[in-house]
Amino acid sequence: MTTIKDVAERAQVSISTVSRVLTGSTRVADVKSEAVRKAMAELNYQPNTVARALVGQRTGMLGLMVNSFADPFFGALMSGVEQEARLHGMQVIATEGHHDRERERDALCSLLARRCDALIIHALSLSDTELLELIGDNTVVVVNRHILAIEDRCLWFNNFQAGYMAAQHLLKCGHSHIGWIGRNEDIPDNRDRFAGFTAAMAEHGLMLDDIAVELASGTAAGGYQAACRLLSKHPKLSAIQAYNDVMAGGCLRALHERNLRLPEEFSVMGIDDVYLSEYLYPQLTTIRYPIETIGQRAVQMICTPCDQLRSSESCFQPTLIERVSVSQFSPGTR
Amino acid sequence: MTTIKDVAERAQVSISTVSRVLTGSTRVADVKSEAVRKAMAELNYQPNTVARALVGQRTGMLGLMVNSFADPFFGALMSGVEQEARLHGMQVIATEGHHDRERERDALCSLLARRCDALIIHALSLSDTELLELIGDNTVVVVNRHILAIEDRCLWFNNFQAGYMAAQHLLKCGHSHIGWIGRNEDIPDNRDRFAGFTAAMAEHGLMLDDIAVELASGTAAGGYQAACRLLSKHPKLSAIQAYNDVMAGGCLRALHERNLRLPEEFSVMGIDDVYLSEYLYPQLTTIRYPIETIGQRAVQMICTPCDQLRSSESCFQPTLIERVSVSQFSPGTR
DNA sequence: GTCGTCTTTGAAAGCGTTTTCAGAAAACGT
DNA sequence: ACGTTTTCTGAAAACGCTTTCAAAGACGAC
Repeated sequence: MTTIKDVAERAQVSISTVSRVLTGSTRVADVKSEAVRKAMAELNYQPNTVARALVGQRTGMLGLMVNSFADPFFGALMSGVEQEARLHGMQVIATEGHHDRERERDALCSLLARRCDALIIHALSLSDTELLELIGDNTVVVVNRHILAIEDRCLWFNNFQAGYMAAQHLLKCGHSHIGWIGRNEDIPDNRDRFAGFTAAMAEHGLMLDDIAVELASGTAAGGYQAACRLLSKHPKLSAIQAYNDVMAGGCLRALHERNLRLPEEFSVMGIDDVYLSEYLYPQLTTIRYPIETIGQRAVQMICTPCDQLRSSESCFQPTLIERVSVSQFSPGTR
Repeated sequence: MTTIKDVAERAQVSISTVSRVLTGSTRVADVKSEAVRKAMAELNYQPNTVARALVGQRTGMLGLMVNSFADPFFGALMSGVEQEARLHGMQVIATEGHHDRERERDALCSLLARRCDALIIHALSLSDTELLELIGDNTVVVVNRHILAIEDRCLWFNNFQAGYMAAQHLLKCGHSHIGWIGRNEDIPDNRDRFAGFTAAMAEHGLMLDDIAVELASGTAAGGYQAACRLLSKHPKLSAIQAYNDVMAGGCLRALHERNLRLPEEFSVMGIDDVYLSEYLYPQLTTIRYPIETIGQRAVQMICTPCDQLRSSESCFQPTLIERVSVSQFSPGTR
């Protein structure tokens, strides 16, 4: 690799001068600056980012921890982050947490040891205290989580409202026998979405005891199993709301297997609006979680000086995405 | 941040000694080594990776360029890479190429400037020559591409065989009127898969002129459009083979809209076996592209000393994944 | 011609490590 | 007790860059 020294020699100047034309920090005589530029081109010189990072005390790297790269939800998050990061000349360095306390801890430490200028964290398994302890006084943005102690460095989603809106939509369509398919892990997202769901139901006089609920793992397979149980126990159901799109996908399979015409005979509603939901049949009506936008915002929070950052809400609001999987309920169809 | 100097002071030794217990390169007296360890713990010291990289001439970073983070195919690749990288104590730093020459070039340069120890590259838009010029004599593994000049640093997929196997499977199931949905961009993958497809058809006496073909963009929407055209032009079709799972997903939508019972009345076959294909209805029968494994292998090629690497094939072979979307064709069903 | 003020430049220090080198201390053999 | 080897340690150089500092010229004013 050619170094600044090689360039200096070739251009017949000191390395200080080369550095100066590189950074543009000080005026350099036109003759010399030209010579340096020429030498750099001829040697195909690329400044060593590592050395720069060491002296400059900033690496230009943005650490990102997500649950899993293969999950479409996180794919969208990562895309948002990378796009915005590139705009600010930063490089994304990414790790997977895998919903495991040890892995999350390791991943975070590794990012920290690399001296990332800032971290964007989606942690599922670490407790608030552990997380706070690990991040110390590093610059971080925590996404999809609301930690009071660092509220101003958090970006989260109104899961309650999402659950509420989803139920409202089904109710507005005339459904009154609506089942809930949730996760069996006790995570806040699940709790809040379900709370929103029951709140909407309560407004329509439907109490918790009336609501059909099945829990399973947050996968397509889980959605499928939960739907099967729900359908056999509650024949009067005309609609199901799932914890997320992925589970809704599994749910649809269960319905197809029963040869129900969708959405005429049965409606299904998801939450998240991941990539996947457009591929499902029927295309999934869902609640949008603007995760890509959140990724972009996270980077902006990090890269934009506070005073320029027009402060907007930290809590992102859901929006209804009407596709095909939910239709008006005409009593007697089933 | 606490530095090695702080630790040395606290432990009453020189920085050399601290460094030695850190790397374990030389024996250190038990008393001192204990003192150092104690000081490190008390100060919560974490060695600065940047400084280490500068002096050690290796960063422990693995540059990865893919087309898009949001695409499930690349999600799987990235997961494979990250898992294996972690095993070897390397950090993944990732960029998107976005199927754009400029972006790919920038992304690669950026990775190179960061002095990654090695690069794993999935480039779509750069020509072989450009690519070779950019990578220079850096350590790289090129995935999903076969460049003769650096054949031993490439890992690719037998696309011809994939297309061939897919067609064979449909033919074996009794289908004889099979349509092809391909990409309108002239990329090698598409060419090879189609060649395999036609080869299998030819073995059954079906010549190119007999084959119904529609091209579109390689998205779900593209698959949908192509399928619509195909179905209206060729009413005798009983099966469609798509370039990949994503297009097959769009294709399924077109068939559902025509109220065909799947797979009884119509069969669809994909290629890739991405995440998505299990969610489709009916679950997609497809050809597996072991992209996650390829990601792992790429890292192994980089991190394992040549002599230990039990040399296996650079060309990965497809396997048939039988799910639901293809069934035996009984003439007269349609 | 001398002095002060700018402008431009190179030398050198420093960023946090690893590693080489040589010296000090301990251990050993005779 | 003495020389020789071995073990352990700190000083210092190096990695490739940025930045401070001070010196050297250039220039105008008197």
